[in-house]
Amino acid sequence: MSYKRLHSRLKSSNENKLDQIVNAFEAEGRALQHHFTPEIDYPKSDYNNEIQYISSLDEKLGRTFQRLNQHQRHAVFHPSCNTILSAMVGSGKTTVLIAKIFYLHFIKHIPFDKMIVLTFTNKAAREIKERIATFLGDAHVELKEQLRYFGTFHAVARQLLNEHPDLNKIGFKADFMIMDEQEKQDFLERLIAQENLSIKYHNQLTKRWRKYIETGDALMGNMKNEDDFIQLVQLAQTEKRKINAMDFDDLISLCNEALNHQVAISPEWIIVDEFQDCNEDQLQLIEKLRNHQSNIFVVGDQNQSIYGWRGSKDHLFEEVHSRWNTTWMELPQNYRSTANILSAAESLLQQNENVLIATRKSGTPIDLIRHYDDQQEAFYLKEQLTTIQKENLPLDNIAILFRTHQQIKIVETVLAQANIPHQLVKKAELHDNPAQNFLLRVLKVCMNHNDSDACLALIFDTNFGVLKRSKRVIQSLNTREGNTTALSALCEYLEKHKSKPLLHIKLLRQIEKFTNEFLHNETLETIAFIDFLALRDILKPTSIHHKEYIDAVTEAWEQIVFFIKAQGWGEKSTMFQLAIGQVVLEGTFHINGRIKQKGQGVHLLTIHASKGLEFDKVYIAGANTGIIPLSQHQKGSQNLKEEKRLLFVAITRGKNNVEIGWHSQPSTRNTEAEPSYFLNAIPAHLLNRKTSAAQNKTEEQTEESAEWQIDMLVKHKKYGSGVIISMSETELICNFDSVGEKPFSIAFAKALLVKIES
DNA sequence: CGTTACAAAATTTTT
DNA sequence: TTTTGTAACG
Repeated sequence: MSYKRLHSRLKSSNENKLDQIVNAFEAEGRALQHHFTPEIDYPKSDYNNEIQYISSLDEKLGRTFQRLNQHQRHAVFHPSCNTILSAMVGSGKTTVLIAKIFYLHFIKHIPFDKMIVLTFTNKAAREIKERIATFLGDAHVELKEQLRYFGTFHAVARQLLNEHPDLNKIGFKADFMIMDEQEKQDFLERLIAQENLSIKYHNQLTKRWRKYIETGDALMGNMKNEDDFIQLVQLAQTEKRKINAMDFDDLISLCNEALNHQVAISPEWIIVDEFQDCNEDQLQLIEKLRNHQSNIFVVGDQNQSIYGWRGSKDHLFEEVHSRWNTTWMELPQNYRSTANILSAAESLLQQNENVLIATRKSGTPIDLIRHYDDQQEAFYLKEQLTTIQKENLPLDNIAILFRTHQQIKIVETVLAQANIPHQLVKKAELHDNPAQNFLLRVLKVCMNHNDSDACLALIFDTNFGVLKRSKRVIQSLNTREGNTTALSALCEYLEKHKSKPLLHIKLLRQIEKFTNEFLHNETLETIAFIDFLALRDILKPTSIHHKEYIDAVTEAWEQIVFFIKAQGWGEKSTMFQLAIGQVVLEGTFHINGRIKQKGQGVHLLTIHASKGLEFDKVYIAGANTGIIPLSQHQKGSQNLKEEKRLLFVAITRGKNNVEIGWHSQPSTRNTEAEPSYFLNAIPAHLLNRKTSAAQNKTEEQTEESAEWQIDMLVKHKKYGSGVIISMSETELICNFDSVGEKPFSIAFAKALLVKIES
């Protein structure tokens, strides 16, 4: 569709039609909006002289720069004070970021603690720090301290707050605690119970909170009258200061506030990874940290911006480019994928002409495979993987990508039945480990006897608690006298209301003595730790899981001790507090730069989780219109663009081979029986359309067909009851009371239909 | 307290 | 498009 034709259609159409036209335009892979194109600063030199000079100083260092291509060298050596590096997918963005840090430190002699390096994930932060540590070898005990401004936005914000000379100005004390999402929810629930507030949309408090902060609107959903929400917000602000705890968002916003009072450090360089994911607060943090002598180096890829729903800022690059007067550089060269995969992916982009430069040969086209439904697709995948397995080829380099978690289940089940090794790629959550989750609360109370929420969490814990969550307990803590701690108030409550001496009273009494009597011991030995807190009795000694619980607690405590000892500076209790904070920030007790052990088998993961990863072979499952993009955002092109980038990210994970599957009879509602219309933007010669080969009957399936007969009454999960009206070799047709006639492949009918005895 | 009407959310997930 | 949850009404 040409702009002219679009223009004339726009003129003659009313408002309602606009969305359709936008969609049609999207389908052709072009953008309605003008896309921002800055003036790109191209490399004018191959920087061989610089590299020769560096090699003469240090051969090992020289080699790290030698490997870089011209664009990458340009980004590293260019003297610009403010740089935006727009790094295309697979162009070695992390390599350049690390090379830049090396260059600044070893050649330009910038001390590490004069650099602030910000990432979004712990994984990225860890990778950068580990690369530096590896390069320097063993000789640097003080490296950890020097790298204290290398980390996630949240970790660095916490560091800055910890170092701030006067946190009283924002109402906190230096040893503040961090609340994770669960703790924040508990905290708010406590306030609601304590003050007898009436709050609608209880389970969406975080969402309401964000909305209120952003728009000032305290209403939600169908609410016509205000509830006590505003009161809760105000109450929470004071209570957080009273208990000296911040949630994740507070770390950044309060750090910004604290920096208004006094800039704690003056960085010479601020370096940001995945810059496209910055939200308003994070951008503000960068701006607050900047002073007249700070240089900026931000790296990102707007084409991989898939976290808009988490609040990344619109037009970020454009805004920052003019505000900071940056030099704009690009890394166009992709080393990952075959040329065919790249051109196909590129045709999904807004500006799709030669943005990506392929390094590798053309390779095979992308296969677009039609399946009957998700069941058949799962069987197809099973067959394909079995073949690969029989040939003794590795399965670890293969990934199956999904838009939603829901989609994963069926493939997982089928692979499990067929004994094909597979692994779910998902972050391990602390609350999946009940013993460690409980231990975290214990340690929090050890540190802060007034942490009412951690105290209550201990006795309300579903696995190891004693009481059911009730207003009475919560309010009894609140009405305690001024000089009584929450911990001892809780002890008194338990002693008064429970006749038998309880394990939990013992635990609470030991917690009271923990810092003074245990933490200052020389050894911090694990067995002594478990015994001191009498944890053996709490962790269900008669349960079959008891050993598992003890092992989890042992592992957790060893990590804490290792962290405290590795720091090598500061007070033991300060280090203890830092360690607990780190556990909350990383969502795990593995806080000492864990070496990620590789799992076995095919990776099953969402497209979001696949960002930053690469695989030899990538299969994108169930890529129907209605899944990519999800049906619920058919209107509003901003969301659609992000969904399209999601498909771009998915395709560009593949190194050698990409397959996309879709369903001709999708079983999920709101899913159209068409492959994602985004794929229309891919030229025909790059897309090889096929029909699933998983229809060939096995003996097993022939047996199954004997189970079905004409006139048999059956029941379907969604369509309800119906009757089989016709049958062929491969297909049976069933007439349902609710929706009429539906065809089913005999091979999969067993999974979908249940016989009804008449 | 049950019914009706209606509006908005649903999906992705790091710290 | 379906599901969910609130407001309003009797």
